[in-house]
Amino acid sequence: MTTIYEVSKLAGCSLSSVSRVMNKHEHVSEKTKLKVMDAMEKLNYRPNFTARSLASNCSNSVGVLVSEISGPFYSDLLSGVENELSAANKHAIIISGQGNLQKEKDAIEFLIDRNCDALILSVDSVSDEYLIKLCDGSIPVILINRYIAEIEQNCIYIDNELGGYMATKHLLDSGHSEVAYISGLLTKADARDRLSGYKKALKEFHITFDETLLYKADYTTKGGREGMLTLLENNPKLTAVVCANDEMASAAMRVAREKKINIPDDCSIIGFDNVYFSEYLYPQLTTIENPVNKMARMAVRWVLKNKYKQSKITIQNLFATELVLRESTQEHDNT
Amino acid sequence: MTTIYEVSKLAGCSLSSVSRVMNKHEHVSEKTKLKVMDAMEKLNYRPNFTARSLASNCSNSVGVLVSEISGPFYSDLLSGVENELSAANKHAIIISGQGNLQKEKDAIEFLIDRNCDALILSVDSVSDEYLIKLCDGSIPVILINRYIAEIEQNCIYIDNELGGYMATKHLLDSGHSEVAYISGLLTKADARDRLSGYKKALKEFHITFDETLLYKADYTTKGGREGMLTLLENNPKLTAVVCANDEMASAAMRVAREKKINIPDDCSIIGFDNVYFSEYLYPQLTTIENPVNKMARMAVRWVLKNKYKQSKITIQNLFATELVLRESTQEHDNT
DNA sequence: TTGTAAGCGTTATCAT
DNA sequence: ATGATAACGCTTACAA
Repeated sequence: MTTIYEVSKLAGCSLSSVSRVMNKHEHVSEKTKLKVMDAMEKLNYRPNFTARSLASNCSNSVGVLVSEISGPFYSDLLSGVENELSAANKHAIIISGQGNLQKEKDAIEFLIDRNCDALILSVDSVSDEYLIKLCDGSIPVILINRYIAEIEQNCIYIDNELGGYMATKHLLDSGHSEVAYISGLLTKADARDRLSGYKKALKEFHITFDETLLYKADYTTKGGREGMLTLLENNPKLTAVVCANDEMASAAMRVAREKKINIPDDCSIIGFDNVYFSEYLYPQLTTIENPVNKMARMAVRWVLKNKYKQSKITIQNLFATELVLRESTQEHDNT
Repeated sequence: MTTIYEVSKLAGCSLSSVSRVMNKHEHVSEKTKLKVMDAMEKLNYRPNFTARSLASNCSNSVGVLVSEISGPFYSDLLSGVENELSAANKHAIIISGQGNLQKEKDAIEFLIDRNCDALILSVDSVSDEYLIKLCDGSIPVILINRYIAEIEQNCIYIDNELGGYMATKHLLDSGHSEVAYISGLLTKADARDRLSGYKKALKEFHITFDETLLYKADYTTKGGREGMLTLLENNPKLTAVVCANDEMASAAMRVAREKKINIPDDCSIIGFDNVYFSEYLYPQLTTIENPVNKMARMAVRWVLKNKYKQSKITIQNLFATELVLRESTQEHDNT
């Protein structure tokens, strides 16, 4: 491995000069700059990343923690982060918390120990208090897909309540009077918010919330299947159901099919997230757009602005949800 | 930040002793060990990762390069790598090549510069020669999903030809006599191999290869759609098509539906990869299992064995494909 | 078993 | 503009 020392010898100057041209310092004469660059070229010099981090206390890499790596949602998030980061010549240290509180904490510690310049987190096991304290520390932290009032500026999020509201209202607007709901795990804030959006829409239409039309599932296809099965049992002539995410919606569609219930003719189903495979389904899933990829990119921009001092960047914390109208929902004829 | 120096002062010993207990060296008395651990605890000492890497020339992290991060295939791969690695207390530096030759090369250089202990690559832009040379270097390299004879031991792969053969044979065995094929980009080795498996099966059944039954697509849904459209145009009474991956199969299914062709009654479709959403489709997709997640874990085990000297590990380079029988294929009645 | 001291390859602070 | 030289926080001979 060739070092800065050898470069300096070949270029006939000091270590400092070499370091200066590497770091594009001003106040270095054109002549030495050329000599140094020439020497670097000749020696095929590659700066030692680790040594630089140690000496400068800057790693040019940001730690990214997600609850899990697989699945359409997080993979969309990760690819947004990685792409945007590498476009800025920064790099991602990606790690997953595996949905486990202790692992998430460990992961955060690890990323800090690792001298990450900033942290991008999309987690839900860890508490608000923990995160508030973390944001108070010396390392910049940005949260994706989570809203905590006390650290609003560190959050990139969507209005989940609004999303739940939009989904439900779409069905209500289409003439459905009984709209069922399959929820995510209510320990998760987004699941609670989406549900409360559902309730809000009902209220707006003067419909009283009916407990038997709610199934509390867990965002998985298994949960979605059980949810649809249960709802159908309690309510055989169900005409509309909103699912708190697309996975559950896909499972609900399958159950309907098994029971010879035609979608959307007999029953409308709407999902949430608009993950890429929602288009692959049959019928294509009507759903609520959750712009994870955009949020991920914005998180990177936040880091660029707040840590790497690229000042002209403007940050958008709240992202809009919107209705993606496809084939799985339909007007309901009340006659 | 508290350093090893402060720990040594509080513990009343030298730097080396502290370092020794950190690294679980033998030959350190129980007494000093306790004193040191106690001091670490009291000071809430956290080792500086960067300094350790610099001094020991070992980063405890492995570089992972994939063509892209999103998509079911790579996300399954990444999650396998990350999980297995973190179970071994090693960490992943994940980076994507974005399907671009130069970026892939840059990414590899970056990972090396970054002092990664080993490299796990799943790439296809870069040439065999480049990879052979890379494996000849000082950093251990393991390839997932690629077979290069000269460096067989550095490859974890499936027999794509066998997979293509199995898919085709399944359809042929079911009585279909005309089996169409929608291929991936033939610049990619796996696409070529899968196609040659198709041809092999045809030959075995004494069917001559018919160019009009082959559509050369690119593994995307868009390509799959065009492929199915074209094949159907040339061959309206098509009864069976094998798609070189599940994305294209899902697109082909959609085209069939649009044309009122019932699957599997009128036409059987089989995919390849068995990505998780193939179960969500309707009908559920019959496909060929491609055990990416397992291969990813094996790649990590290879690294553990070859770099971190965990000797008892045994490596499996070739993984089996198998037929996953679901709902999208059916016997064909030739009467 | 323990301590001393020389690295690891940079950056950064001073002089000059 | 340039060059010594001291950090950066740790590992590792080598010596004791």
